[in-house]
Amino acid sequence: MNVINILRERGFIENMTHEEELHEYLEAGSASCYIGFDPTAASLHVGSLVPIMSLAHMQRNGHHPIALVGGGTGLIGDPSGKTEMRKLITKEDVEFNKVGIRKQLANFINFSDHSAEMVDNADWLTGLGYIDFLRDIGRFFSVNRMIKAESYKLRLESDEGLSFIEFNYMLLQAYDFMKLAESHGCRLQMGGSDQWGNIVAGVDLVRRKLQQTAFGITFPLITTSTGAKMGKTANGAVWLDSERTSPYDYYQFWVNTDDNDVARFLALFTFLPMEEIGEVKNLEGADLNSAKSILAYEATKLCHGQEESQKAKHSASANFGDRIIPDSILPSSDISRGRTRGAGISDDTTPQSTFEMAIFESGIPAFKLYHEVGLAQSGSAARRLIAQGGAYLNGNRIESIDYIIDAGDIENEEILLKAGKKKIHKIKIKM
RNA sequence: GGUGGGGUUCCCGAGUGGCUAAAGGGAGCAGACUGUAAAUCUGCCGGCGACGCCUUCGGAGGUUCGAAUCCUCCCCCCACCA
Repeated sequence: MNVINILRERGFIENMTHEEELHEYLEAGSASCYIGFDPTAASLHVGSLVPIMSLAHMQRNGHHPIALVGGGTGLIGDPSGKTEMRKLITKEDVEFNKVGIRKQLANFINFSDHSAEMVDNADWLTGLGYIDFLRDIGRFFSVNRMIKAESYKLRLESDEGLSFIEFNYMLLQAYDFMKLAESHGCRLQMGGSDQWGNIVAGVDLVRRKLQQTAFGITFPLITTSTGAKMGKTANGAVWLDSERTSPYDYYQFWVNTDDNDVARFLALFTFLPMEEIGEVKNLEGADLNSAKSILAYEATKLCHGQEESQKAKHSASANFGDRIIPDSILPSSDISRGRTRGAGISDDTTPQSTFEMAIFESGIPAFKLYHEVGLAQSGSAARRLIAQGGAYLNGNRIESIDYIIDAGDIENEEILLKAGKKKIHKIKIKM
């Protein structure tokens, strides 16, 4: 099956240029395609997962993905679809961030054997001469058309306005595409739906400058069924870097997927076969939760590896109840379906910390401990939590704001703290 | 450069001398109901070992018993004009 059909079937495609010819381009053998990633942070987050997965699909289907890190364009800041101007970041930041991004992409895409590669547009952008660029590239762009572009609309209409540096972003991205078409024979660019304007600008430039047909695909903006942008939680973005979002939390993020999103997310964020995913739509209740476990397991496996994913699953079972996952649900997944009772202590990745025994010999107010382990943002928040009945000590609700936790609360050299039903922290006692 | 309008707690947005830790909405948190879901209802939603105290309304000063609210200077934003 043509990759396009696979991507379409899985919900990756929002829009594309010249569909017929694009099919031909991808059927003629190994084709190159590229996606740009902004080095504005040292880590990607789940919002970038759709582009990443699409590249992975490309590679799995014999094509050659190119991940372009915007070391040059990152210095400008893409205004597309944004209501506010980005903070400009320094060259040093960009360099630092590039390293982190490369590492994460390598979890999803195999960069060995030249079957995929990563490029940095700083290599060709930072040395550009202004006058030359205007003469060679600028003349192909009509300001009349640019200001009509949807991607600039928000900013053109807003109070904030659009600075000249940002207005140029489109030209630079188009130039990237042209460069890659020239040097790598890459004639397909993909990106989020907010990239449509930039992509089309590149397609046009390639045609005018190189007299070649180039193609573009955009992905839909993934929102949850409640309408929120996917991947945003109370604590901010869900990162792909295990230092920022632990595999445990990453797993928890996925397992908490809305009922209505499970099948859609399985298609987008796992490689499980579509025939099996189709069945998920008919599940409900406990079975649907099993499907969520599988979604979480598979997504965590892709990002953090099988071992970490298994640990996260075991920890979830320990904290939220063990469950047998029927063989009939998504049978292609290699998730362990039986009870995980025997899971060793080393498998436990529940957020935890170690405290000296001495602290509990003298006793510590519960609200203080909650704050200290990070289950509450402040002492006040911790008091509120307790007052509202959301604090649990070893499974029992703490009834008094003044409760003092002492040695008597230690069970098996541990103290289990919960904030609400979902946030858990385990305290190990150092004897 | 001129004229006018603004900068309020995570966001939007009221408030124009004491009743204001500051309306309302959103986001978020907790409880109930559940399936670690959604929806709904209820409560909370600056900090502090806390019936009291401390810090907050662009920044710095000042008037006043008392200021987010009045005055002065400065910074930033927007609209129209040039």
